[in-house]
This record gives sequence, structure tokens and C-alpha cells, in this order.
Amino acid sequence: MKKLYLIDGHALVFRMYYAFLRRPMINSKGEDTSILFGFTKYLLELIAREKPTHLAVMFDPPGGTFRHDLYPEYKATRSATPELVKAALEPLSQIVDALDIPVLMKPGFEADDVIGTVARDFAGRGFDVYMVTPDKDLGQIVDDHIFQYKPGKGGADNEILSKEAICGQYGISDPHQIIDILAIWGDASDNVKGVPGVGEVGARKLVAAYGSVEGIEAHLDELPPRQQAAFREALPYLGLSKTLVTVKTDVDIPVTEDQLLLGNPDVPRVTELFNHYEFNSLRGFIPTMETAPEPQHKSLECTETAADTVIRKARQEGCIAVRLAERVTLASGHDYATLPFSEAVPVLSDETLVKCGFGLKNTALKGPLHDIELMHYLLNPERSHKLETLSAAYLGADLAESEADGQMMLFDFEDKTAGKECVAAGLIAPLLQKELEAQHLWDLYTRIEMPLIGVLADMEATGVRIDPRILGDYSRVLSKELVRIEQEARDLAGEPALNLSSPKQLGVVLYEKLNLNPRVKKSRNDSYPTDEETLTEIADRHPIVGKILEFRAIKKLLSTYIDPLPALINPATGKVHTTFTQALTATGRLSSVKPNLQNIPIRTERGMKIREAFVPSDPDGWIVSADYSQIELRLMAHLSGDEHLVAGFAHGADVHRATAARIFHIEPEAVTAEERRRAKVANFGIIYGISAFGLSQRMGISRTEAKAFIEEYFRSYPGVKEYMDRVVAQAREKGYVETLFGRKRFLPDIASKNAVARGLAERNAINAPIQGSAADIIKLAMIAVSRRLAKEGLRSKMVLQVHDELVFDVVPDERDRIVEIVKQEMENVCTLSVPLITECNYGKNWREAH
DNA sequence: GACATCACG
DNA sequence: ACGTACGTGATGTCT
Repeated sequence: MKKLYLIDGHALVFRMYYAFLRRPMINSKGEDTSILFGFTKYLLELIAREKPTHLAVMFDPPGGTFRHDLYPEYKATRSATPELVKAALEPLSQIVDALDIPVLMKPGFEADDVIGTVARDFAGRGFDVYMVTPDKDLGQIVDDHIFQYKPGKGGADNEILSKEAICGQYGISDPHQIIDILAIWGDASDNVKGVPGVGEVGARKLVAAYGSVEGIEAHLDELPPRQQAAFREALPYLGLSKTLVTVKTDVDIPVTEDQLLLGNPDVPRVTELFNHYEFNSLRGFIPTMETAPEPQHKSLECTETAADTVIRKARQEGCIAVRLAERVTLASGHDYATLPFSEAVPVLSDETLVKCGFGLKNTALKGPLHDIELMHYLLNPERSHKLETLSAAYLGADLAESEADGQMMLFDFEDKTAGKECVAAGLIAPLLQKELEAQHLWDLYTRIEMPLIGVLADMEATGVRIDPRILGDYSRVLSKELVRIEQEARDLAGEPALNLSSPKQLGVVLYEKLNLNPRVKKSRNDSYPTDEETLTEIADRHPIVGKILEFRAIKKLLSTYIDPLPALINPATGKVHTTFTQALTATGRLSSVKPNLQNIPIRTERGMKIREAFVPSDPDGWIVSADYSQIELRLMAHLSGDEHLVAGFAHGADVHRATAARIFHIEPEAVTAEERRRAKVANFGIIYGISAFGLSQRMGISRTEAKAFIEEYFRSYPGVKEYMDRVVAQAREKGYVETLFGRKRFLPDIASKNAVARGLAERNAINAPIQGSAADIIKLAMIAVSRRLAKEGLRSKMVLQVHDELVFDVVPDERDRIVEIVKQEMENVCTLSVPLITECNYGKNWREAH
């Protein structure tokens, strides 16, 4: 369904003027941004919430209207427009323009008339039309496909008035009758005269009873004497009043559907305007803009040119656009050339040239890389960084659109597509650089993300050796065990065909056949809960539950790790090569895919065996593993500055024990294992933005107890509590939080009226700086270690990163040197108010290295 | 393609 | 009255 929203611009401006009158918003330049902010926020929230397909804003044009010609006193009693409102109009039109929202105005007509006309027009074209206005006048236009969308007062919910709602409200049968009501009632603000002595209630009753002014006129004698007299007196001008309050629906203003299509904001300009006015909390909306439906785009201009020409031009500029595929495309400005990889190598490895492009993680590339995917990721990690999106947002150009008119040959077409993509990346890169600089993210880019690209490229290319024999043997062992358990479970259930992998079938057997847990069905989809937590609870009621849990555990290991991994060994290298995604997570962590080598089991004995298959590439070599000890809790100590938490780390003590001692008011030596366990759970909770519910779940205590526990924690570590409050306040104020190195995460939901969404945003505000700073630190360590290995000419390789751990494939004689270097580089990557400790171990496989 | 489940930090 | 600890990816079922 096509949905058109028509915004009554002036009404909204006035609404915002009054809303901020008592507490205006002033930016650091001294400008009153109240109206601009309120209006823009309302607009963006409307778009995010209602997802219109089409949208326009109507303003009253300067000068008089046809109503003034008909009736010179029209609106004559109005006081002068407030200066603040006047002053807001021009900057507002800039913002609306940057957002690519069309403004409709017609000299001689009010915004209402244009709204009425366009509403009728588009309702006739199959649209649902929403007139966004608090004014009752436009109610007369409402019909089956035209609605009045009434902004709520003081942050209340918006109200959608349908034909039925309008009629019900006024006691009429047709919204048109609002014209009669208004004419009789009169409109003091517009200086439209009504019947003296008759107000809203009287007008409503009369129109309800007689249908219209004309109907009343025909039955005047039925009215009470006073009203009769007043009406007779008013009759001569009531016709004019009706005309004045009638919204025009025939204004000559041709509008096409395409004109009103929700557009593509000019993101750099919007960002600039938001920066200028300091609309920090609105930045989170920019992603919505980029995912807006695509309007018609201009296509991207690009010309195929000789490679020499492109390279010569690029060298003059110090910058070249690169696209790596089977062949290499190079571009400078709008010119591009495609050439074989071997011929492009001198350019790719030229350290004096800046290489711009999309996804530049390739070992052939050396020197400065301006990877637009990664650059955009830093601007807002939770947005889409697809090349198409970036092109649309930054160039207003459609990459998918083909210029081919059917005559173009296939090969040319491929080159042309590559050329366009390459040219686009080259043009976008400097725009992103400017934005990164403006948001103080350029340092983060050049110091961390950019140098990491090559490090990851090397790690992926190196790969990790996995011994398929170990996994094959283990597969046979576990498969047998699995078959046995499955059979036992089926026997216990008396269901020979039971599929133990089907939660649905399992639910029926457990709860309907065996009646193990009469708990009500989950309402969401009528399914029974069969997750591990639930099953563990009921495990003592029937032996089948244990079998199911065991089946699940083994099945998971087999189907996710043991069986697929050997098939992923690259025959050319004999190793498994994961892909590290650098522009994905909300917090700045890496992720690992195809396969995911960041979730190899370790917590159970069966799972740990899988790590025995991760071996050095030299049979006499070593696996070295180095992990940061308690890095996130250390960061909480550093960021919060809490003296007791900092002290807990200062002497290399067991931090969970120290925590237990503080919250239970005992000596560290007196802490029991159970007390330490609880303190550990609480410490984890703190990092995640603790909630009483969450803690109670994980600790197996009541919510009340959990609440008291948290309060005691905060009493023990008041600085931690202050940090949490501070960072949430910062998120509310600025719209984002940041890490130690300035990485940002935007939290648009921090001010949400939805308590669940807001709660999540608040926990994100607490967690993101911690998880993200840890990510920054290990990335810096990876860069430092990698440089050191190169500098010292070592042959051992860094092969994996698992968030707080680095794994190395070490040649036989470098073992002790690697342990020493890695520890040193990791621990000295930055200075915190607590020591940064690395635990470093080696072994003949990944398991032994722990 | 959504959902449930479970592997990791 | 709601529905919750943060961040990920892969697999299997079922629609």
C-alpha cells in the first residue's frame, strides 16, 4: 500500500515554538535551535515509525491568499508572527531540502488548500493519505482513504482520525459538515465570524440536527427564540464564512507520484547541518535515511580510458581507486581501466599511493588504504555499508542501473560495472574522510582500522592447520555414541520415529505424552520450551531428558565442528582459511565466518578435544596462545576510575575473590568457592549493564535478592555506579557513547518511550565502551605484534583472534621468542590505570596452549 | 526465511 | 504490565 504523508509545516513550527518556549534549546554558537530541532525530530520519528512511501511538507506562501481578497479582515486579528518562528523558516527549509523532502507551496493559497488538493488527488490514485496537522479544519477532507494524523501534545501519542472517528467526534454523518460547524462556530484566530452566542457545542448540535447551514435556515422557526434572532442576523455573512473555512481541493498544482517519493537524503549535507545545529541525538536517524526506498537516480558517469592514463593521473593526485576481482580495475576521477592482476601489482604495492576502494582486504595491497566500507563502518557501525547504499547516499548515483541499451557486449558490460563501482568508491572516499575528520574518527581509522586491514589479510591468507585425522577419528567415536543415545531416547519415549533434533516433536513427547512439565505453552507460537535451561530443571523427572541433553551436545559438536571442518581445508594450502569481517559488529569487535573460528568449543571435555586438531603447520612447531586476563573488567576499572576496583587489580590479586570480599564484608582468605562464583557472575553482569532480572536468572536467586545484591555491589564500588549513570547520561545527551579510542556507537533508542527498547539502549551504553575498548586494544596489539614479527624477520605467524586471545602458528626454534614478544607487545599497547596482563602459553595443539 | 538452539568471548 | 544481562555465527526444523 502506498502511503502519503502531508505535513502541515506552519502548524508544526508553531507547535514546536510553544513546546520549547519555556525551555529553549540553544547550541554552543548561541543559536536558538528549538524549532529546528523539534520539527526535524518529529519528521524523522514520523518517517521511522510510519514508514511512508511518499511525503511532502506544505508551507503557507508569503503574501496574501484568495481569502484576503474575498474578506480583507481575514486573519486581521492575528498578532505578529514571533521572531523565532520567522527566523526558523529559512534554516528549516535547508534541513528539509537536505533530507530530500519536497516542499509544496502555491501563491494565493494556504497550506491547507494545497494539502486538501493533493490529498484528494492522491487518494484518487490509490494512496492512503495522512494529513499531519493538529488543526481541526482539515478534518473536512477526511474520507475512507484520507486520515488526519494528529500530533500528540507534550510527547503523547499521535492520533489517527478516520472518517468514523471524525464523525463520531462531531456527531455528524459526513466530515464535510465540519465546514458548517466551523462557519457557525466561527474562528477567532482567523477572524472568521460565526453566529454570536453559538459555540462549538451549539454548532455541533445544530448541524447534527439539520445537516447544514442551509438546513438550519430552512427550519429556523424550530430554534429557540434567542438563537433564531442571532442566526437571522448572521445569515448575510454565513455564506462567506463557509467559503472562508472551506478547504480548497482544486488548487492548480500538478504533482506527480515521483515528486513525492520518499527521497534520498544528502547525507553529507544533513550531517553538516546536524553538526552545525548540534543535533547529536538525531544522528542515529541517519541510517533510516540511507535505507529509504530508492528513488530514481542519476547514473554514474564514467569513461573507460587507457590504464597508463589512469595511473599517470592517479600519481599526480597521489590517490587511485582500486577494485580487485579476477582482473583489477583502477580509476582516477571518472576514468577507469581494467587490467590483469600481474600488470597492476606495481600500483597495488606502491606505498606512496593512497588506494581507495570497497573491501580492500588483500595481501597484494600495501601502504595507505581508504576502504570506504570500513570508513563508513566507523561513522555508524550499525548501518549498511553496501556499495550500492553508499553510492546512493553519497553520490545520488544508482550502481545497479545499467546503461546497456542491449547492444553492449557482455564483456564490456562487466568491465563497465566494475568501472562504475571503482569510480564510485574513488569519489566516495574523500567525502567519507571529511566526515570522519569532522567526527574525530580519522585517528581511529588511520591508527587502528586501516593498518589492521593488511594484518587480517595476512592471517586469512596464512590460515590455520587442522589435522583431519584427529577430527575423523573423533567423528567415528561420537557418531557411534550419538546413535546409541538416540536409540535409548526413542526407546524411553516409546517413539521409534522420534526426531531428537526437532524441538516440536520433543515438546509433544515431553509435555503431552510424558507430562513432565505442565507449564503452559509459550504464547508466541504455541511451542513448548525445550532449551537447555528448561530441560536441566526437569532432568530428574525422567531419564529421557538427560539423553536429550547428551544428544544435543554431541550433535552440536559433530554437525557444527567435527564434520564440516575437514571439508573446509583448502587443498592448495592444506589449511583452513576463515574470513574476518571487520565492518560488522556494533561494538568494534571482529567476527569470523566460513568457518567461524571464534566459537570453537572449550567449555566441556568433549568440546575441548576439537582443539587438539588445531596444530602447528610444522610438525615440530608450536601453537602459542596469548589472552588478555579480565580485559573487560579491567576496562571497567579504568573507565569508571572506581578506586576499589582499580585497587583490586593493582596487586595482581584474584579480582573475583576481591569482589566477594568487598560485597560480603569478609577477608579475601575467608571467601568460599560459592561466594567467589557469585562475585564472578556479578562482575560479568556489571560489564553487561546489570539488571536485577538478569542477575537473578544467572545466580538462581529471586529478583528481590538480586536487587539487594546489586545495591550492595554499588555500595562496594560507588565509582562503578557513577560510571554507569554518567555513560547513560552521555548517551542521552549526545546520542552516542564512545570507546577509549573514540569509536562510537549510536543509541537512538536511549530516549524511547518503550521501556524495553530504552533498557536495552541503556545497557548498550554501559557495555559498548567496554567491549569496544577491548576490541580497540587487541586490534592495536595485533598491529604491533605483526610489525614486530616483520621487523625481526620471524617466520612464525599470527593465525587467529578470538576477541581477547591471539593464536600463533610457531616454528620450532621461535617458541620462547614469540612468547616473549607477544606478551610484551600486548601488554604495552596502551597504559591504563590498571595493569594489562597477558597470559601466554604454548603446546602441540590449541588445547595444550591453554 | 524465521525460529530455536547452542558454540564462543 | 511489560520483558530484560553484552557481542557474535552455524545448524537444523519447519513454514
